[in-house]
Amino acid sequence: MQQKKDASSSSSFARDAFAGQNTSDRPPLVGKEIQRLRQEHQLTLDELASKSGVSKSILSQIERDHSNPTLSTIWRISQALKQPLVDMLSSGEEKPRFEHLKVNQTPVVSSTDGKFVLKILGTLGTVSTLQWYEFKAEEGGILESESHGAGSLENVTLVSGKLLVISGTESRELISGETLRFLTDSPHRLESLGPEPAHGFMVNLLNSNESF
Amino acid sequence: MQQKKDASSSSSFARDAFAGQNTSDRPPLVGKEIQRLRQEHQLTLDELASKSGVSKSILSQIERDHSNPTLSTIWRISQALKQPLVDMLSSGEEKPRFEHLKVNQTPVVSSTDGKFVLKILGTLGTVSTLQWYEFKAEEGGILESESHGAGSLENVTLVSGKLLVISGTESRELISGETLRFLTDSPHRLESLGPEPAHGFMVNLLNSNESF
DNA sequence: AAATTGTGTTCAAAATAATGAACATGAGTT
DNA sequence: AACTCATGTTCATTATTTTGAACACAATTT
Repeated sequence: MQQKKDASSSSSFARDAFAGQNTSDRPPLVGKEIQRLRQEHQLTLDELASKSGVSKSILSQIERDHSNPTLSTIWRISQALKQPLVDMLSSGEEKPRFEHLKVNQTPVVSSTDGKFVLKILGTLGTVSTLQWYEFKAEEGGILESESHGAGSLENVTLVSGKLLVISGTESRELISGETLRFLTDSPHRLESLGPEPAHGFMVNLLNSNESF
Repeated sequence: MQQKKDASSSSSFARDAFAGQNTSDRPPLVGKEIQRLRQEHQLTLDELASKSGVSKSILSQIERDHSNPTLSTIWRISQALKQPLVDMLSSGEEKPRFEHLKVNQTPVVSSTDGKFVLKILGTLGTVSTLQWYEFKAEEGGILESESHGAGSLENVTLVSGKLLVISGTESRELISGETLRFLTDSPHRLESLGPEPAHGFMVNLLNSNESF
């Protein structure tokens, strides 16, 4: 509940609000992009306001980056402009050619007993959800998973070791060099049979509607 | 216009706040996705709060979709989780179906000198094509590729050895355990620097519109 | 069991985004 | 010029997000 004091009151968002921590990068400034799109569609602030259900006053401020819009607000605007929300946000963003993950930046998940280690190598969210992993498991290491939802697929390639895969009521045993693709619409588990550690890769596709 | 009456003040966002106009579609619910990422990184709310600079109370609410986050808030979270903001928002949005090609024969491709061997582990594709590989390359082994088309991505994880990646005019050197994601809209090459053989895993997304 | 620690949720207060009405400006008209 | 009309900006108020502290709960430790 504070000031709105001086004339230039609304101000200071673009300069201050984010100043806090990330000197290097800052959140996308969507103002210019929204304005561009609005003008492209030949809409006035009033018209866009009524189309989007967002008040024209806040539209005016957002376009000038004097306000820090809410997710729902940005989304309503993007709908009115028939622009995928995501495109709107990424408009000004730089697309680095390379994204280099150092060893310690790779998220790792292990089973409670530490015998099954899963490194999350990457994720792609837009199309459907895709994730890929590298795993290492000493003898007896187990990875238990719930269902990933109907139509989800898991693809396991074993580089070395021996691996038992159980999905639903069926199971298969994999040896070095083999690949198994199976549905994960029910709880499933991977178990290293040893004696040498199991090492391999896994690609998961979540919620795809496809079946075999 | 509206009250916030009853005690359970924080409440009601998911049900009411968006109720306004778009019956058909609604803004992306980022809660579950954020929670998933946080847990994947093995962070507690407190830890993510301090990393991101966003208070843990609001994190808790956002994860449960009880709050309608601000652009700057979402952005700070995405930074802390090293997740491209755009991917985070689009996570739940689209669900194009994948066509599944049965490729369980693991075809192998090698460079002419036989020093670079690529095993094709799997393929999925309709709208965009996805392929993943395992590769092994002795010192000096080279894999040359043409452009895969605008928007194509290549993700290389090196398990062992040393690898030089050149795409367009830029290059990076990968050591064991690192992952590199890069655009392949121009010719590119992978080269094993040795002395020990390079061994790794690669996931390619062709012709997607995906950006980082 | 009591105390401690770790983790997520809720509370009251403060900051700020969103609204509708009033205001400012400029381009046409009369 | 004075009058409209169209368009964007600012103002006062209201609605919500955000914060930090307090709380609840479970799991460990003493």
